[in-house]
Amino acid sequence: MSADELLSERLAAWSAMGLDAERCPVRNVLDRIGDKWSTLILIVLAAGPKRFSAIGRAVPDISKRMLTQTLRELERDGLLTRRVFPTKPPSVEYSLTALGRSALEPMAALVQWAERRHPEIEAARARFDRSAEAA
Amino acid sequence: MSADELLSERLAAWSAMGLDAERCPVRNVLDRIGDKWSTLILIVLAAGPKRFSAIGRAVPDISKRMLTQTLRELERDGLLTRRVFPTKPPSVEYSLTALGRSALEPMAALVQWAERRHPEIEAARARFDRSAEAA
DNA sequence: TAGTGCAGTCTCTAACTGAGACCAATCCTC
DNA sequence: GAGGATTGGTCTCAGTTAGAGACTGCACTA
Repeated sequence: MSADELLSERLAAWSAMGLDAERCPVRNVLDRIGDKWSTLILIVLAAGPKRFSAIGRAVPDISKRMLTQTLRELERDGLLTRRVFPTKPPSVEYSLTALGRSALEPMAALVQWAERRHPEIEAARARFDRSAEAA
Repeated sequence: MSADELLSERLAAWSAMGLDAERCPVRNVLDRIGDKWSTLILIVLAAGPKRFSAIGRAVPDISKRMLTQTLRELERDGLLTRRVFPTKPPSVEYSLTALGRSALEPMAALVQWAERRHPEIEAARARFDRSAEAA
């Protein structure tokens, strides 16, 4: 059996045991780190601890509202820690936990895939749009 | 330099060159396959080609609307193909392309991470909620 | 004859997201 | 000492998006 078949089999097993939310760890975790901003924030924090507004600047088009919300959820999931320094103006530092760092590896694999396959995907999109336009 | 530092550096490089949408392949691709349903559909199709409603049954709580939409976008990105058999009632088969199959590997890594770390994440959530409740 | 499955589309409503105002306190500039 | 900026948020309001469910047309089945 090829590595490919093995992979398919494992994925099939996961899908067979039910992908319904709650019960399934795959869903449960992917819904979280698979959203629009979480991955980006984790990547930004890979370089080291950063303060609230530094993260905001690093992820250009995130709103304060979404930044706060996403950071809270990542903190809740134990992927990062929040440390408040009682200075004035306040200073809050976010840094990855060991768990958060452990997420970087698979995420980097995905990002690498994205980078490598980006041209193919762009080409496919162009093809698709051209033939849709023709119709 | 450790593998960890190397990783951080690479991720930092990506974030440094600007994560703003459009330009950045990371954003561009991650926004796509990182949404709620795409990953799940790809996983379901890993086992082999499936018809529209078979996919719907495999991903329990997806609506027809979202299923159609997500399949269209995955087709547009060249990750899967759609083949219509002109029978009555109509039969439509979706199957992964080579590009789609190539995405399974990094995704499987992420899914494995999710599976392995799920207990830790659950524990972190419980801790967080308990201390939030106390306050 | 009513019901079921097929692959969708359409509409309406509920949920979520994003933009931007606002907060108190402190520092810097003029 | 007035005005502006920075700090890490919260709040509200509009706009976008997702989900639930009805509807389609045709064939098969009970």
